[in-house]
Amino acid sequence: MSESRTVYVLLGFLTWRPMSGYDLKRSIARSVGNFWSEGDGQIYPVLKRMAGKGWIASRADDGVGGRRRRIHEITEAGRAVLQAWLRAPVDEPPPRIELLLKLFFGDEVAPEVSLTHVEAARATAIYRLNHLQSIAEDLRERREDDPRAAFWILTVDYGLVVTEARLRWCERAMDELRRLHGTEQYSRHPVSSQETAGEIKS
Amino acid sequence: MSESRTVYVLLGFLTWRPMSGYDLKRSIARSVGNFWSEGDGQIYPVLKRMAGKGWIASRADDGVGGRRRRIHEITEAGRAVLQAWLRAPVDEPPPRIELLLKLFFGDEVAPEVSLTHVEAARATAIYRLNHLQSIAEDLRERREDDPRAAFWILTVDYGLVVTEARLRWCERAMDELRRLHGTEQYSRHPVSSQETAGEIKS
DNA sequence: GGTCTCATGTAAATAGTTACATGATTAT
DNA sequence: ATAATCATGTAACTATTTACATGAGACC
Repeated sequence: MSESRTVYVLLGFLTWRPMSGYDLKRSIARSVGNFWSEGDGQIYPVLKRMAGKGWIASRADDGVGGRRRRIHEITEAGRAVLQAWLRAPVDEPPPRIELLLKLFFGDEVAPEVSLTHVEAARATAIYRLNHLQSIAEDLRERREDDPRAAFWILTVDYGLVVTEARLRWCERAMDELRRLHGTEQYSRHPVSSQETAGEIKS
Repeated sequence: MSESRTVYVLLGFLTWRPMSGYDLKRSIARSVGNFWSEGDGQIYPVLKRMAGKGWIASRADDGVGGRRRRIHEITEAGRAVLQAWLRAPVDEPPPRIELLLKLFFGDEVAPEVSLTHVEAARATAIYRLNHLQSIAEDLRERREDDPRAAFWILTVDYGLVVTEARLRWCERAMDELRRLHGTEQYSRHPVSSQETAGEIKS
């Protein structure tokens, strides 16, 4: 249970078909990239550990062109490990949202700083929404072919719903920050020196 | 820039007033607990490092009753470090949502398993909403007393907006999973043996 | 007398990130 | 040619979690 979550993503994808480390890397980035990621330097060592435990069988495949690659195949033991994890209650670490932390201490800096952060978050959300929408369309088409698509759509929907919410919050927060900036005449963090000749220093 | 984010939370709270490690621990849990957390074993070593760099001044305070404690005070250098971080663009690591990962591979287990996970997420969201709402009320009352409250409210609003969205998604997802369960006659992962006498094994 | 909160720390292990290092093949 | 993609790995570092360890004072 205390195993790295990396193990389970890898096992999950290996239920689809045997793959190389590189295949896994790409699969992760393409399919679950919106809510999961693995660094390059993580996958290969973990695969080795998994082979050592007998959860996957790895064989060299000096294939057609001569490119050497290792193909990893899930074993029965591996499938059991994956399923045990899938059945276990979700155990998420407490979230860490850096944007909110910076905003929380927003009084320490000029209001423009917070505004800029939220604007950037808004831009990211818009980009993300577009991206997710195109994925959702693709998946809805493949729904009849593949029974797994229903699950995949659920994860994309989550992204859509939450990202929309975040976008709405960004816009409300931007209004609020602009309002704050306007009314705060005795700002501790002035924009220009002219406006704040009589400022109060913290 | 590559400093642990722990440093910045601590510096942030020390701008409020000088505090002990224990005070900081509680402050973090109480005020930013909804979007940030620090483990016990993290705070004291980091405080030591910060003192070494001159970002805080630490003094022993063998106070009234005899309970020994160390009081940490932010220095000018520390304030500069905090402000530089606050001004720097938000740099969030890619998210890792375990719930979605389990759902993504939901086809590997019985539909009830996924349903249970989403139900648990729904319960958490409801609990969280209530909690956030009570915090929001408190803060709105303190809004006029403390100019910082406006920023704090923004962070609570984020929680409210996003948690509401998550809750809506949970309910939609539960409908969908129940629908899936009903229609999937040839389920790979049957519930009871009677219903699935003619099952197809994966 | 017992339990809760205050209070500070260490040790060990794991996880994760970033950068480095290498080299073949394919497409332009 | 040269750039992009395929392909596998190591090294070093940093962060973080979990568990342990201790003890005093306050409250019931």
